[in-house]
Amino acid sequence: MDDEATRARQELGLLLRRLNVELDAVGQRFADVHGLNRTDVRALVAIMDAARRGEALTAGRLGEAVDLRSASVTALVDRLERVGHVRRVRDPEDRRRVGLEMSESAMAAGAEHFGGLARDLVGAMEDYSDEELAVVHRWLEDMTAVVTRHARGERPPPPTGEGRGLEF
Amino acid sequence: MDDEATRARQELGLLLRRLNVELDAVGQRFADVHGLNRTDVRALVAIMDAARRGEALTAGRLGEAVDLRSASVTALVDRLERVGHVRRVRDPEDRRRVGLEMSESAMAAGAEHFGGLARDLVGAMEDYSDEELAVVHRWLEDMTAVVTRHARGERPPPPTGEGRGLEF
DNA sequence: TCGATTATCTCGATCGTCGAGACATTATCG
DNA sequence: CGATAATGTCTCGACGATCGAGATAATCGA
Repeated sequence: MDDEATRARQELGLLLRRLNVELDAVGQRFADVHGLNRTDVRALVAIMDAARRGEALTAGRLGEAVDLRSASVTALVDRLERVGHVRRVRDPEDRRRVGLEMSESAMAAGAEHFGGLARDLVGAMEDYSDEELAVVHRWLEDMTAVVTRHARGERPPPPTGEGRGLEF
Repeated sequence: MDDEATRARQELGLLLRRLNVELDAVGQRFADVHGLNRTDVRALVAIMDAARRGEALTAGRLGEAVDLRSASVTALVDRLERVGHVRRVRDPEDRRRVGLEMSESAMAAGAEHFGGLARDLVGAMEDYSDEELAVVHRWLEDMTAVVTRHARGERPPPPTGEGRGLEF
């Protein structure tokens, strides 16, 4: 691979980094608008994602999702409950557990903010062909695989080519 | 656009979100490994980016880059200087200003961590054709434009089609 | 030269996070 | 069935990152 080809690929990496920064800024903006901090936003997103899958998060599982200790989760849920974004619901089956339910207003605010972004992203993909989207899809999965390994600290990655055979 | 086509585009949005999470995790890992917090990492990245462009950041510009008040920047630079990652260098031209220079060890650590990721990303793009990479490039720029508008709170986006003409 | 401006730092207060441990509930086992 | 362990959450005290207000020092403009 010559220098020019490498440079083009490096530029995609830089573009990806820039996109990452802007995506983080979207979350930051939601936090600013609603008087929350980044952890609170991450927690609300986690609760909303769980709700979308039909399961109600417990305090403990939320702590795993956002990587906080139980003391911090208690403070976190206190904050969110104080402003009316979530409710604590003791589980009748196991009364040690505390389920978390998002309020309708918080649900609506999240859908408005992040749903609006999703809608606009889909809109911006309108003119892409199926083939083009398939390329992007494959690229995103490949990049995610690499990034995930780095995030887990698992260097080095497998030496490319997942069984395309025919080599030597 | 039928439902299936929309669904495929929504899935790309989800993939992008997942990739964003993993990219953040890479930064978090660097922070963990080196005993830093996320702000410190963002600051080091900002200083390194500036250095790559040949300019030395001042304390004030670093504060703009990572969105911190001057009091926090002082504490931030204190932390980084204490562990030997940056040096304060008073500007001889304007002796109010404090330039920031990264130490060689910090430079090397950053290059090792993030440079390694960049290298692996480029490696994972090896088998993509120029045409495929061009599609990805265009897609990344389009998505960045949408996300950036949301991050700035500038809804709604321009109604698609940048002068493809022929419509009415 | 002298006031206005700029760049950074100091100080005190606030808030998010944590470790240790308390408390209540449920599971396990003799 | 009763004692003990395991589990899930919460309370408390401490620490550290951030901030606003204001101090300090250097530069610029008239």
